Amino acid sequence: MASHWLMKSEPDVFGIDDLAKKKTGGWDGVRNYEARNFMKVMKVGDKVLFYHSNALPSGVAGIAEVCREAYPDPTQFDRKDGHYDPKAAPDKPIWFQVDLRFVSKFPRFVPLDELRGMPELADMALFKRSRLSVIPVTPAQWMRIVKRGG
DNA sequence: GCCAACGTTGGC
DNA sequence: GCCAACGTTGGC
Repeated sequence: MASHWLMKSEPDVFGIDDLAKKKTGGWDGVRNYEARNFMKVMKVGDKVLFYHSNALPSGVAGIAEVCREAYPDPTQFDRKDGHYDPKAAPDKPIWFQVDLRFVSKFPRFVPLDELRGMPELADMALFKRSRLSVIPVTPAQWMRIVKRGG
């Protein structure tokens, strides 16, 4: 059975409309071990809430799904890339990414304010761990949020 | 642009 | 191994 996740992206850099246009997108640049570990256990077909962070307003913009499981993030080896990690080498990669496929854009954007107001979501790491960019979502939470998205 | 939260680094 | 300093994230 597919797992559910919430993944953050800054819409100024890569938002739901960018994914819709490209159909698929690589989730590179994650440099947090916990977020990386979550990506490592993702399976093709896992469902993802596409969250806009650092946005006005921030919130869930739509749905994507995992279309390629974790593989080494090439930006860690690229000196010219802002995500370059000198401790990583191609034979011992540190950072991984998954690829996502666009599924749908919510007819109704669900802002963070509204998520905060939903008692079913009170336990979500989204609120307690504000800096975590990849967050597991329970099926019940998933259903609630998707319903709000119309 | 500011700043609080918090993860990471590095000196000891 | 501790912990202060530092850097980054993300809401506002």
